[in-house]
Amino acid sequence: MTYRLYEVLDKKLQAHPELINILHNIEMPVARVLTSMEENGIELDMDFLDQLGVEFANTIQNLESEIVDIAGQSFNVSSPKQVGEILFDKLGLKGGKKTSTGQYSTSESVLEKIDHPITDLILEYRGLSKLKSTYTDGLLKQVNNDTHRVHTSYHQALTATGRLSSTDPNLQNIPVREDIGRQIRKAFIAPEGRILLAADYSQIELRLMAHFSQDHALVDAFNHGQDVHKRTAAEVLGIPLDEVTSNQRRQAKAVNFGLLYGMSEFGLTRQLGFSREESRSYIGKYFQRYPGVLEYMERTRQVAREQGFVETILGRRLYTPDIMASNKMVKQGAERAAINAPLQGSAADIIKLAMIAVDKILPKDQAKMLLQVHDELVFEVEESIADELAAKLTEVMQSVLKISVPLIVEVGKGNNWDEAH
DNA sequence: CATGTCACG
DNA sequence: ACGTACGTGACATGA
Repeated sequence: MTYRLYEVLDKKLQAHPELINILHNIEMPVARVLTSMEENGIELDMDFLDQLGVEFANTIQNLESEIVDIAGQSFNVSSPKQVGEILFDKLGLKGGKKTSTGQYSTSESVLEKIDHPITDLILEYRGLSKLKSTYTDGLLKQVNNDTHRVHTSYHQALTATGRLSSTDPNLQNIPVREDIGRQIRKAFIAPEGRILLAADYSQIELRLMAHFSQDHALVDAFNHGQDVHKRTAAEVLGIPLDEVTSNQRRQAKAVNFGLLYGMSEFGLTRQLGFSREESRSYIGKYFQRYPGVLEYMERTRQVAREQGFVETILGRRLYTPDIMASNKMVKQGAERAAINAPLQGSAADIIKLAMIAVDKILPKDQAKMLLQVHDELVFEVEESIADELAAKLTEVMQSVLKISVPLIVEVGKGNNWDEAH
């Protein structure tokens, strides 16, 4: 069956040299690298994880009794349906937004807006339950007991953009943003005599936006090693770089992320708590200062309409079937996906090139590639060669493909994954 | 199995 | 008037 597929698919491929290149020079070599990473696995400190789970369990139990006390009746706090009924029917709290199925919404964004002691407790309960069920308990169930290591599966032909995905367990969504969740990362360790190295591409998608759009101000910011979010704030607000406040930088950062996602006024409004008018004005000023970015977005929509697909930097095709949809929302969704896809997909191309190149220079027995998290690679390395290897990795990852702005890699080392950042 | 929620880049 | 930022996976609930 596989051979019969080969005959049909290979004939189709012959018309497209860039796709042959991606198959033979990227996906097939990457497959071998992924196989070793899956076999390698990563060591977990099971005692530490277990202890963390016990602490979470205690807190969860205390939270539950406080919540039930306030509610005046016992109920399952893990049930969104029951939480909705308690909050909006029993306690009569305001804000009873409904989901598409008519149930009360009790999502984080809804509960955050309600000023009542019970919603704070429910959110804390939810957060800890998530950590316990998915990470402390969940990861421990996946450990290979001979090696004390977890072995993920990487899926190479799943996403719409060319990224990998990771399952059983998913090691691409280990907590990092909050202190409490980041404790989980301390359980990812290296054996005695070895350490973990984590190497991250800095702002890779925004750098690709600079490359594709050739926008003068964006390219200039990266070429001068500026803090790009700070520069955005200064440009849009028309103030000097050193007068940008941390809040102005935060807002500009949200706008830059919005760009990568094909930003809508509404999306930005929701993210920043701006009024609709403020968002419109901010976006308007942004595009005055970054006209190349606006042109990129318009050009990408047009390419998607004309060809039915957009491409990454290496020519990987990302199909956009809904780009001509008659339903406006579906069509606009396809446009946003089309704008994002070359950026996310080209970043995926670049890190795959890096994985192939780095794999070739890793000293066998002294270093192993363990994890890929979209813009980050994690290695387990003999302590004695760590610094030397870190420098080599950085150089290889930064030079694997030339674009209009520098590719910057930041590398850290530590006894666990948290310390390595 | 669908839904709601929430973890990541 | 409606409903919207891109790409993923795991878990608990409840039908």
